[in-house]
Amino acid sequence: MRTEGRAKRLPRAVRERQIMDAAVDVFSRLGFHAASMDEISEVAGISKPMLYAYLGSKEELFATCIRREATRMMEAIATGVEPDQEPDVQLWSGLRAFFGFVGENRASWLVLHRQASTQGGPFAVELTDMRTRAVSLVAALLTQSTKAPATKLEAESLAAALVGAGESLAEWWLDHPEEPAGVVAARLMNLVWMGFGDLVEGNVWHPPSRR
Amino acid sequence: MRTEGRAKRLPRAVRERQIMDAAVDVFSRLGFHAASMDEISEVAGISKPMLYAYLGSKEELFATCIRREATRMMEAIATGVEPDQEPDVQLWSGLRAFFGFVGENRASWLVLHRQASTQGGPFAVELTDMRTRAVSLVAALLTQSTKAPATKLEAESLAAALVGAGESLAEWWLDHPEEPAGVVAARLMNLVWMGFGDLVEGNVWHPPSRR
DNA sequence: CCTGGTACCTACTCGCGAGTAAGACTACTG
DNA sequence: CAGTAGTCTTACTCGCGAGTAGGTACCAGG
Repeated sequence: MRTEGRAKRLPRAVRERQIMDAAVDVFSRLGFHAASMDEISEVAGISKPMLYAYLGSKEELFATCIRREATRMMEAIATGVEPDQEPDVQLWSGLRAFFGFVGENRASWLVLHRQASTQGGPFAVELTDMRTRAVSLVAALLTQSTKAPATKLEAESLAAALVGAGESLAEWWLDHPEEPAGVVAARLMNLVWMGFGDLVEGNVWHPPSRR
Repeated sequence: MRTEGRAKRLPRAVRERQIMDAAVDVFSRLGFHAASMDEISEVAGISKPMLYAYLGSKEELFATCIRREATRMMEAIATGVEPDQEPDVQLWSGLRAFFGFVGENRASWLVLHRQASTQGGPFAVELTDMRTRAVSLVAALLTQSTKAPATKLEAESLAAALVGAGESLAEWWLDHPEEPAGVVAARLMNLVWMGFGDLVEGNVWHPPSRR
């Protein structure tokens, strides 16, 4: 891009969106350090000083990307989950929403998961924040549905494991895109709800329509 | 370090180990890009040209670190697992070995998990390799123990999810070091073997000594 | 048609870090 | 006490990329 001379004059808000999109794309491909402001400006179709005028430094830009994508994702999940249902159904709808989002927003997911988690800068804040929200959401679901009262640490660590399993399975999915999102989600649902112990016996979990 | 003038004369093999240790330390703290050869040489107590003389370029050094740490970890797990036992016991011993290793080798773990997975260079090879070995180990355990024959993709994705859950729980553990390794391992064992469905009912998995 | 304001540019500075040239110190070997 | 092989150093080069100075085109409203 950026081969022609001057770019069309556009209102600031529109340019900012374009820049953010370009930044997410480049960051997802190269990671924070390897991505250069020059390349981002090129992909965005404008010159470097515009980046600095609108979005500030490289760090600010990256943090803004993370914030935007994290918000989009959490909203997608929040919209998808059905809060008045049984715990297993809640979990199921949450998983479906999560894998749905990842499937349609690979770049967002890569920025959030791979890139942001590595850098120790001001980004960790944004990222940890979102992850914490996700984990405590699951932890709450767990605590609320369990009969034997579990300690806070226990619920939290299990939630962390579940979230991690989801992240990792999403990662695996990127290498096997032929599988539909629903199938992947269902597999994770079976793993965490039934456990291997049941699965090796042939007992599987079914969505509510089959009950 | 490196405040005094000349370093003591040492045989190459010893220096190489020192350098590798320093490199793992620095890489684990800063990540590949942010780590500088200057800092590594300083921590190692030696000057920069020695690095290049012994370990080659920065990329080679990093790849060598990954190879070494990955091997150490896989060996630790292989040593810990008990191959002639029931599937659940095998899994249990593997988990214990894994968390044991991570607990005693935080830096190794950070390099392997956080840093290596992000860089797309020649490292991905080493890393993916180890991860693949781990995943297919678990997948084999699964396939071998299941009665209803599962597809290869199914077993592999479940294994990926389990490995991911382990990785993520290890990450969580770094922020909650007060918990002993065994407890964390047992929690993951319960999650993946029993599933939430059983756990919320109060059914837990016990190690074989209790049976 | 001027006057300001906003979008946009070319063309720099400047520091940091990878990698190297060229040689100095030590120790063993005959 | 040479000679030589291996260890170790200081002091560079050089490119890349973050960030900026100092403009130019374009569009209002007067």
